[in-house]
Amino acid sequence: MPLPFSLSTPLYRNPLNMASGSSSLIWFRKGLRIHDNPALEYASKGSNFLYPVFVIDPHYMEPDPKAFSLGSTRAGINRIRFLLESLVDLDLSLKKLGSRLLVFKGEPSQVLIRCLKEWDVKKLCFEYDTDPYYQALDIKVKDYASSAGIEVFSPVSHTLFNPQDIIQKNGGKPPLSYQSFVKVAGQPSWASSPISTTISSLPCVGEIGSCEISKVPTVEELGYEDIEQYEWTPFRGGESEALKRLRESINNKEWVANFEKPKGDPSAFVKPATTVLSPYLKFGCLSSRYFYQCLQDVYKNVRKHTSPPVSLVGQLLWRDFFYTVAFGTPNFDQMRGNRICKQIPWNDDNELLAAWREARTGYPWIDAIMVQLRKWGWMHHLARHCVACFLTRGDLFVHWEKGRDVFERLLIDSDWAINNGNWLWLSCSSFFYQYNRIYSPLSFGKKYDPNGNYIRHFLPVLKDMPKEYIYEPWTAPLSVQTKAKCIIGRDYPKPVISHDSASKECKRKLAEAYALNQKLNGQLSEEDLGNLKRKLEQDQDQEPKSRPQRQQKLMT
DNA sequence: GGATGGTTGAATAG
DNA sequence: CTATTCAACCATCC
Repeated sequence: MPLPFSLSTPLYRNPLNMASGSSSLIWFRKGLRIHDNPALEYASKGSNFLYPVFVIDPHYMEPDPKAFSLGSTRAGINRIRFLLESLVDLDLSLKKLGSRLLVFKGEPSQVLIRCLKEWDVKKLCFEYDTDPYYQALDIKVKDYASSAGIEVFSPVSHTLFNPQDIIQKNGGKPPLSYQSFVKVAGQPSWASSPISTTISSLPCVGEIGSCEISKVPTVEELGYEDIEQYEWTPFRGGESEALKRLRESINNKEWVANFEKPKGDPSAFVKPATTVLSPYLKFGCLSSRYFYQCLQDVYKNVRKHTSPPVSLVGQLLWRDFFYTVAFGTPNFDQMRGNRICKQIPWNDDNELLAAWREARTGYPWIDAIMVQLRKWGWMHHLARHCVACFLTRGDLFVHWEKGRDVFERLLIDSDWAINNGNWLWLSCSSFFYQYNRIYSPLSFGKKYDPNGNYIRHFLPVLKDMPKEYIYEPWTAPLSVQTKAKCIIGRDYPKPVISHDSASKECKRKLAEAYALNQKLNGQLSEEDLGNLKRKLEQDQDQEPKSRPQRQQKLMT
């Protein structure tokens, strides 16, 4: 499929057009792309001046020394850099079309309103966003715009479907299973419709006035120091990179046609088993509609291909599913007050949480995945399942909201709807309820990677451990540990819990919590939860055999 | 109320 | 490598 835009056309400004006329403002948030960007197209159509604006929210971008990893209050440094790279790329593409990106700093709605006042804008255009952060922001901006008589155009173009439409079609509530979602959604008619225009030039930027604009800052300019030795994610941000990556995936028609998500290898890291387009979809460097149409093109030209939910198109539908449920569910990102979330008395063990977060649970498969998260900001979907299950219902019984926070910060593709949806899923709090199916921190990784190459790469301290012991190094005889230059308890921690007993405990707790949820029809008060928590702890003390063995804590 | 389906578990038998 | 068993969940549909 040809690119629906061209970056090669030189710019000719027509001075006659500059004499007077209408100004538009395109406000970039996600949707950091030129191709298939309805808000950008509408903003540029019939306008003499176009102001392309991005506002840097300090909460999202500026260093927060109190955070548990390098980064801001809301984002780890890898995602911040990915965003900056995406902005640089966007600015470059805009320049090729005769425009440029205007970058501001501050509270976004205040900045926007000031711009609108200053520039006499007639049309304000921005991609509709279902995330609560933007929902709150957009109300303020829209309120001002309508009071000032400014036209607002805010199309849904981040997803294949409009979540609002699907919720309406389903009687006001979002469908809660994938199958019912697909049934209600029907054919993606908008996503199948032709991607209209080829943008060959854009209206020039109008007078800036007294507004303070800057270039896209570097991470250093944002105030990050001592970053030379930081191990950065291998994935670079931006639309150009997204389209290059898309092309590489699409070119392998056989691979696209045979793609089955659950069969992918989570331990593949030299060449990941998936497209790794998620960070580009998250920031809208890649249009989900364009991706969808490219996939349809491949399917047309092969004899047979896989189908949703496991196919690549299926992955896009899952994305829409989570966007829809998240949009239609109040308090989607928490347990309390969340209609679809099981009320479970998770523990509040900060030591276990820290061991998980800092890759020192003593289970190499789990710790290697957490190192990949820290360094790459990306792991395979099934690897995410393993560590999420381990933290919550599988072993540590820590609240899923805590794990969600860690993912939200460190993933370069972290997406509010999808991240929360998957944590609800993996913790058996919603969507999925088979809590006796627990990912083994030993055998699950072993079946893909018996030699432990993934572990050796991300946990080099274990690189010389024989493969017989690499998934459970505490069982290696001391002579073997010595030879591998890795003494368990000194160079690499002992397990924080015993998987066998901990997972049994988790199943027992979940069974009781489920029973109470059923009895009370999901309406558990804080008191009910507290009582259940106490009861579960008492039962645990009365059955010392089944208590998870807290072993000696980590290296000092 | 019973049948059915649910993206992706583990252990075991053939 | 595939099918069965394990133990048995929830939500939905009829």
